[in-house]
Amino acid sequence: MASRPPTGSVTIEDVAREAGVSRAAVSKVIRNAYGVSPAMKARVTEAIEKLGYRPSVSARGMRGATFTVGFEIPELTNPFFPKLLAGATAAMAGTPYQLVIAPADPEHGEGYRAIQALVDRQVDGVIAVSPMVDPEWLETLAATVPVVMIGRHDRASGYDTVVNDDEDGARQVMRHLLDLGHKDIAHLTSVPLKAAPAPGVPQAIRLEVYRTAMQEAGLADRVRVLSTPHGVLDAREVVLRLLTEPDRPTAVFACHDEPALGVLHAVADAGLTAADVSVAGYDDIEIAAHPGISLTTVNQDGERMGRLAAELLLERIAGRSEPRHEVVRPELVVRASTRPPRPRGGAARLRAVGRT
Amino acid sequence: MASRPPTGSVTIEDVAREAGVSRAAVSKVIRNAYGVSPAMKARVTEAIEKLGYRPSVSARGMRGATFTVGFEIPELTNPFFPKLLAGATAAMAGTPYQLVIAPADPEHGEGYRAIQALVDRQVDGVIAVSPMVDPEWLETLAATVPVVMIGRHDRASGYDTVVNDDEDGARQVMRHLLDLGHKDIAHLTSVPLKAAPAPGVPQAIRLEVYRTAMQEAGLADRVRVLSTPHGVLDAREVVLRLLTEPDRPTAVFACHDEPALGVLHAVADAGLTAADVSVAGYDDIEIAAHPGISLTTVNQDGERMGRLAAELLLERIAGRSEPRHEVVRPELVVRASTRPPRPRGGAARLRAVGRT
DNA sequence: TTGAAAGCGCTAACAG
DNA sequence: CTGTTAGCGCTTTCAA
Repeated sequence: MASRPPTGSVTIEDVAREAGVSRAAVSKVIRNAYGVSPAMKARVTEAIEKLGYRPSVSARGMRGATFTVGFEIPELTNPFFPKLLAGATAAMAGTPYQLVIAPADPEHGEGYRAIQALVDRQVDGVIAVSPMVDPEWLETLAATVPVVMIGRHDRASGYDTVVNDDEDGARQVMRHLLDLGHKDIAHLTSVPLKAAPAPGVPQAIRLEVYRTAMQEAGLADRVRVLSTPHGVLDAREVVLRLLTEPDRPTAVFACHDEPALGVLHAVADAGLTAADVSVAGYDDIEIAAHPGISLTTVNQDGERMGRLAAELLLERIAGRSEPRHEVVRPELVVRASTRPPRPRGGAARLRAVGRT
Repeated sequence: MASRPPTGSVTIEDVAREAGVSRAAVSKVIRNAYGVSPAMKARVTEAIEKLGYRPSVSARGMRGATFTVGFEIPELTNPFFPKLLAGATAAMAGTPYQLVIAPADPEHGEGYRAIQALVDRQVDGVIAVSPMVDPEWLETLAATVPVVMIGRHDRASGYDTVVNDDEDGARQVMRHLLDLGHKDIAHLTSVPLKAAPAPGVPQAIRLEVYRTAMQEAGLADRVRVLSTPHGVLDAREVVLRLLTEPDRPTAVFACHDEPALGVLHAVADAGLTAADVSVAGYDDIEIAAHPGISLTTVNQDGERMGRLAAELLLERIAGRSEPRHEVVRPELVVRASTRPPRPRGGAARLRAVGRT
């Protein structure tokens, strides 16, 4: 509840005067520092209460901690991120730390700006979800402030990482689709195909797994990768084009649930159903379980990841300096969007050439 | 791009020394203040560049502005809020202000804590989406820092408000359902029914409109209100119970899209379809347009509201003090989740009237 | 156990 | 146009 709105003008000085003690004494009380008599503590607390005093975080930040943890996220619209935030919030509850979120401007750069902004604001630690920022830059940053990165597979020396085992997760998807009998499986990725392959990026890993799985299944010639760096709407359009081609795939594995929703949309646009085209995603966002969507996907337990990240960060703030690297196990969730492929008429015969 | 990671230790003093000028001179340069020769500006800029200097927001906050705008949101999971944030972010781009988001702890209180936390951190202004916080508390707060509230219908004197015309929007929904021929319309609200009616709250207004619309249509005895303050899962369960009763409603108007999704889920759980139970929501979240959901709802243009809020706040920060009250016009979006009621029992003849 | 005093990095008068 | 100076509210030695 609101005990009293902040007046914004009560300083530690006022409290000290009111309580008849020194500023230092008040400071000690509010920090629970060592060396305060119960009597003084009581008087100070009363004065604080009476005056509605709130310590200025800015002033504190100049000497010590701000009790603020910054969380940078790349985009607000993807429903997976709130899971991370919820986990982090939960882990932070009960600590004196306040979580603030800085959204990266999706247009401009990889979140450098947002992370900067957080650091400029003297946060005591940073959690970030920027798969593409330069590791070196991060190392230098981490030398200044505790950092935990979510969704990076590179092993860092100065900061912690929390990732989902993307290789495992993607393999589970591919195995599932192959087991169902699919051979024409396309992959939808957000990784730009012409750019240099970024090694530690989850989507790049999922792409790689897709490629190798296809190869191992003797389907190297059926590999089809679509790249839609520009978001979900794009995914829908790109896939719609694909689906109206005569040799459309029987299954699409999307690197995220969001584009997977776009794929499902495209499937509907094309007048098809899950019986015609199976769709799998990755993330297990809330809506995936809805009967109207029913998307087969991989649960990477974002809440747990967020919680872990926050815990690691608090440890770092408390002094740990050895890097830690937490890997969360993903779990395939099979729903109605993936089914065995339906044998096609004439087209199936044409295809038979390449098969045993 | 990252010009250079923040070192965290370069102060204005260092820059002054490097450039061979005074601290004040550097201060003026970074603030674009009046009275700096181009020559000095160049030298200072160079020194800043070279040293990778970043002004400490905390230190700045002690004297003046932090160039930070705080945005408090009640929950992260509701996909409507990202729209607000996107709008605000867009409006803020190009200004020197940075947006930081403070999520309210859904368990504890109405966002007082989060707003407090923001103010403690010396933000230059606050945008908040807390329909229930005490207006008086807000007025006192607004005396200290510029405030814009989103989704409040009360007219304030010290702060601005941005709302959607909930009365209009809810009326559009009710008219639509009634026009379709529905008589047994239930309403699902997040307003606790036993508590004192909170006047300015959007959901309370929608509830009121529902009641009056039913009355005006001569359906006062068909009024059925379900309250699910505890979230979406709840909505699904509560509605499922309702739908399995013998005299189930033919339509449900939910106060938000999120619970509406729960209703759709319940409809499916009960083995029913949109032909059996029409569902309408409010917000027009992204997924509502998906063919698997296809939810009739009211678009309240969250992006525009967010943008407006940010603009109003910037105006306030710039000095305006007369309160402003912006009302955004809502727009009904009819989708497949609402259809004419199917005549029950013997009267199957009316069936032909309905379209596909 | 308590208090006095010296800054933290910056801005904003005010002098030069 | 430029520099000097006095704080902003807090923490933190260091004495008392």
